[in-house]
Amino acid sequence: MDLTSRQREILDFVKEFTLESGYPPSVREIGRHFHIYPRAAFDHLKALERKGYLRRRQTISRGIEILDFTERRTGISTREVPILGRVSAGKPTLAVENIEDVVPLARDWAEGEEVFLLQVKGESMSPYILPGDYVLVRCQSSADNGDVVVALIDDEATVKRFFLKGDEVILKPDNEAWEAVTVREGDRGFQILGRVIGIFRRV
Amino acid sequence: MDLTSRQREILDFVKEFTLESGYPPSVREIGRHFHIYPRAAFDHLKALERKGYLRRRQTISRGIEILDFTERRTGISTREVPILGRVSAGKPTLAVENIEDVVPLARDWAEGEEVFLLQVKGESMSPYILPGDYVLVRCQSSADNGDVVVALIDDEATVKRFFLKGDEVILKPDNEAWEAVTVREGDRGFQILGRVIGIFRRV
DNA sequence: TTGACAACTAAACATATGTATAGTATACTT
DNA sequence: AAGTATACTATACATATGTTTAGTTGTCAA
Repeated sequence: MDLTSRQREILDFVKEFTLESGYPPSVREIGRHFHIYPRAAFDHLKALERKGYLRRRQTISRGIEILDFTERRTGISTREVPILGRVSAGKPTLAVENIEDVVPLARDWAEGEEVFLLQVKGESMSPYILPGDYVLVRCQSSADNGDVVVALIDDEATVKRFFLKGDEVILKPDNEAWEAVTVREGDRGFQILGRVIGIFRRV
Repeated sequence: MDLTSRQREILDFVKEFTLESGYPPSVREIGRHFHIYPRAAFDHLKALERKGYLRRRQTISRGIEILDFTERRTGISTREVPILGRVSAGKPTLAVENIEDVVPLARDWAEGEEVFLLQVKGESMSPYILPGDYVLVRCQSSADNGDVVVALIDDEATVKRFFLKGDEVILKPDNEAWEAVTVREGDRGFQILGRVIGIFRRV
């Protein structure tokens, strides 16, 4: 069952209102918006319910449940992700304890036990990651071949692509002008901080 | 300002109720759940508002907007940014009917009157933008030379780099294997929807 | 032509709901 | 000892709100 253009308008308004206010509109608020009587708005809601686009709770004020992206709202869908500092791919410096800022990110875009953001400096991962990009890192101490990881070598953090050959770990930059670094698993001073699970570029 | 255990209970109930019903609870519904009088529930809501956990709209039934964690602690508020499936022409305001999902983003990462997210298909902007990347678009009808824009050509949305020479608009892909498109400002069927202000890549 | 549906006006009804008034009791701070 | 915050009871009030009754107009298919 398809919607009429008017019903579409009403449904869109209900969605928009709910998204912005945190609660659904009343019958009269819908009416006021479209310059129609409460009864007309009421009829539209009943039509939208009959056609399966929303559920109504009778006699309950604002008792409208939109059957699509209702789950979103209520503000529990974000988590606070710290921006830890600047990583330079060539000449790295990083104070892990230093939280520069905190940014709210959608939970399903930042999954994992512990995650953080780093702003990348240097061209070593160009053009996949550009200087100034923020990489979202999920903390983990191992990685699969080809993963982009944040590794710590003698207190210096680098973003490189991870390859394991035998007991040798090769940290390879995407940019061919840069040199790969080879270390051994268990080398002291070497540690994988996490895997890059996202790249955010502000233009 | 911390919450008391009772206030925590009330807040949790409000969140849970809103999530399940699609609309916030009334004062009396809160009272009924905890076996307390409406006035007691009302006082709890006022306390929760005073401590910054929610916003109330006075005299409006169920006028509760839950504020998220980040908004309280850091003052950074989020906004719900829609992910558009298909981008349609015409309207200055984006059609809600094309919203596939909604994602909360930090306000200062998504500045602008109206913004939306679009998942990019195709290699035309590689390697700057890869297939599957989400571009964050600020709605505007003009652009500066070199800006990456989302343009609509005959009902089809494309992401290209914008150049204006005389009265000719050149939409140039970064990928040299793709061809540039040349149109005239004011050509019907051609419209700039907005400028790309961010790129989000989930790995 | 009839009947069903859409989209509305106009007024009225019943109650759901936010809020005020007026208290009580306990805990903690100054 | 006085003051403030928490957490309530009990009743009452004004209105916001869902809903009903009763109608009109226009469209479209049988």
